[in-house]
Amino acid sequence: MDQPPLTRREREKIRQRQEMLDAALLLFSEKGYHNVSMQEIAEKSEFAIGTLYKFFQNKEDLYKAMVLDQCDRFDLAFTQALDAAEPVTEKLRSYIQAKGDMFRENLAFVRLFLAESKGASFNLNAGLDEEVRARYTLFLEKVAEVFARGIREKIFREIAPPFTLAVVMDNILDAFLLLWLEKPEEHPYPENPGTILDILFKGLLVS
Amino acid sequence: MDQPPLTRREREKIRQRQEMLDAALLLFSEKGYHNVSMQEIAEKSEFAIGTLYKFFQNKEDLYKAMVLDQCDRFDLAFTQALDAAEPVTEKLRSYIQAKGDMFRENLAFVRLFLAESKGASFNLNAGLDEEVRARYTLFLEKVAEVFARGIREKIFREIAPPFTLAVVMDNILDAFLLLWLEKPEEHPYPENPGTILDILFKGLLVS
Amino acid sequence: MDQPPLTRREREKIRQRQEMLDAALLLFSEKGYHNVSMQEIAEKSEFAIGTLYKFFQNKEDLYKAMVLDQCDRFDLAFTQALDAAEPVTEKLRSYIQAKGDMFRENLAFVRLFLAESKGASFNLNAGLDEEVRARYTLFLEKVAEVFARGIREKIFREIAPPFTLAVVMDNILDAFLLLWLEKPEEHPYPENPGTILDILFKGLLVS
Amino acid sequence: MDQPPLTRREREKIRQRQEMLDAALLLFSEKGYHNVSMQEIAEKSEFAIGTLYKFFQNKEDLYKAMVLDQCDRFDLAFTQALDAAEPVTEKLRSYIQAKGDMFRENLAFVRLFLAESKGASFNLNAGLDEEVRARYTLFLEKVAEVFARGIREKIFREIAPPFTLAVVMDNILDAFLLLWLEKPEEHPYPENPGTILDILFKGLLVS
DNA sequence: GATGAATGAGGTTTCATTCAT
DNA sequence: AATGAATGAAACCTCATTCAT
Repeated sequence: MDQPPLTRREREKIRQRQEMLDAALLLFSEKGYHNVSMQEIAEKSEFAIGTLYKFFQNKEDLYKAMVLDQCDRFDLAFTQALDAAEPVTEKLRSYIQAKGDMFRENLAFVRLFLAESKGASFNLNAGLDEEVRARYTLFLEKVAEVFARGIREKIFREIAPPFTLAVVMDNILDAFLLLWLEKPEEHPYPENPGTILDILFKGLLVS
Repeated sequence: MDQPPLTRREREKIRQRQEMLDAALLLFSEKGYHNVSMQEIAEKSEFAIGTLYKFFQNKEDLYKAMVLDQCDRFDLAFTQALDAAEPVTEKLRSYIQAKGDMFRENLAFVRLFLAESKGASFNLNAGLDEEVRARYTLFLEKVAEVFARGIREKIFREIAPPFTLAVVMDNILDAFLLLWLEKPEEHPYPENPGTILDILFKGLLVS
Repeated sequence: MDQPPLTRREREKIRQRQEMLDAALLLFSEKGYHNVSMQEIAEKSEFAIGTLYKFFQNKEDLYKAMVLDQCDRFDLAFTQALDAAEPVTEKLRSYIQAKGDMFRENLAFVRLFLAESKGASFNLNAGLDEEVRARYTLFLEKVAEVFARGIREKIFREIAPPFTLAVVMDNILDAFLLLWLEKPEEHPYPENPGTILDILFKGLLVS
Repeated sequence: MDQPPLTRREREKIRQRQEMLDAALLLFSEKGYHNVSMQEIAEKSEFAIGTLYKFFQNKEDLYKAMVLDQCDRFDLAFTQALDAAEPVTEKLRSYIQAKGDMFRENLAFVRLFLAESKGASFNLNAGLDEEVRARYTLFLEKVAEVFARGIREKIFREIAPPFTLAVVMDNILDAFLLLWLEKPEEHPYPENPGTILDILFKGLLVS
């Protein structure tokens, strides 16, 4: 866990790689995997094509790295949101807020992410979608653990298995976020899902 | 609204068009928009490429027509499910059942549909996704009307606007269907969502 | 063996294919496999690149087809030369003449052929060289059969196995043809190898 | 001709250059000019790419140097074989033996050499093949000198010009070595060419 | 002096679309 | 009206060579 002493060369490499990923993020999010050429990514990131291929084996590899990189960012933000508050009810509120913020700030990528995780991803041969879904499941288990703790601590009633509760809550949030995405004024977030979650929680909360 | 008298020629055309759409459905569902060539569709549908272009302006047009054609099928099936039962509680149960059946029977297309409706569809320039989402919203309004009737008939309490209830229910169903899709034995449908819906309905049902 | 009735379409296809092979022959013979681009072949043959790929799976396939096509031409010419004359001594003289003619008229391809058959061909993964060598061996067996017949007919003495005699004679011819290739006036063909072959034949001829 | 006093630095340079040539030999012999990258040669020789370019102007230059380096080795070995024995008949026997040994021990390079010397070499723009053939001719003249001496010493009869005899003998050897290369057990060397050479020599030897 | 990261021209191949038959 | 051969733009990717460190 002690910091590895990075040479200037290594730090430079990491920075370059990140610049490539950033360019790829913008372009793929905007236009989709098949509508972005390596040429475009090279231009946007201001590297030569050959240099991209020094960092990533091929286009697919670059795409995967970019998606997983973003997943890490989301995972980190959400996990921090869950950890930052107490008690469990506040953890959930904190997560809901964070999810709204990330959606708002990363709209283009969220669309791409949903296509990968909910729909079929035909972008790649090897299953990026599976990797993405696996990570998502892993995260849902963190949320489930919050519900589980709430039940152990007698704050929630056990009306359903914790993982089920996590799936349900998250999908309701997604639904409202999609509505908000299309008509923000008609479907305010997080006010709107609040109503429904209140019902769920009313059922959940002891007394 | 009275049926126009179709000539044999016209009927023949409609049949040919449908054969093209069927071939397109199979191929696009299996491999995705960008991994299917017009050549393949021509072969599978047993028409010449030129003939495809007589019926559809371009590949994009054919894809859109296929997707909307399937949306019609789904819409019809779900609307019939809603209409076929009484009272409102049975209507919902009927819809839930129908949704499960359609998922099971049209797995490949459902994945493609979810990518179009939930995620960003980068397949086409012009917004097929918008059209698909508009239709989906239209359908959700039919479900909302069931909730509205239930409220008017004092069967449901008005714990949230009917449309909100529709959105919530449908997304919960989707969530469970996705779980079922991945591990059918761990996440049986429609047994599993039942639990959650029961809670919602418990809140909903008057006394 | 009855002629298949070729449609106009089919005849046209064969003609086009031959034009492609002819362009490929000129370019590959002049510059070698790796120094010719599909673009060049397309331009020289006056077809679009895509059209080349309708006839040949890839560049390698086109190259192989061209080489084997030429091998067929050479095999035909030499076999006819062997068949056209009698007795066996005249058959050999006829072949020697034909070989000289083919070398003179197909200089560029001969160089390419020798690289494939004598040297290592690194042009292709799969062994074109093996196929070429196998065909060459098959042809040498025809020459060997001439020697064998000469021995059976008591015209030649059996100073060595017929196949060995064929190998030796053909390589001597190649050697003199290569000399002639470089300095035609210093090394006239077929006069020059004549001397040596006379010695061989002197040993061979009975009495 | 007196040895220049080499500094340690100069000796080091020569050693490095040889290591590069050795790596190049292995790779080019195995995969051919166009299928070996400078990157690979750099890795195999354990120098940086830039260092290769300090020693050789470009890839072509490196290839040529390697081929000519090997030619030197072959030339040296064969010349020594010719010099080591007496009288002329033993010189030839010694050469035949040496040629077989070199073939056996340098199989990969021999293939490459034959492609360069017999066939057209399309590897390079400028004529390496010409240089190689010129050297080969020079060597053949050494063999021819053996025949000439044999004639002068009345050991051989002058049935053909000495150079012609050299060409013929060497090509017969090549032919048998190629046969041996493909099916060693069917075509033993040098036993097999012996038969034919005996005939030639029988004509050659005085009484 | 040695290094190897960066470059980008140029290679092969695919496929949506057209149009003469 | 139906066909499918022909097109060629544009995609991905490699690798010889340079030059700042």
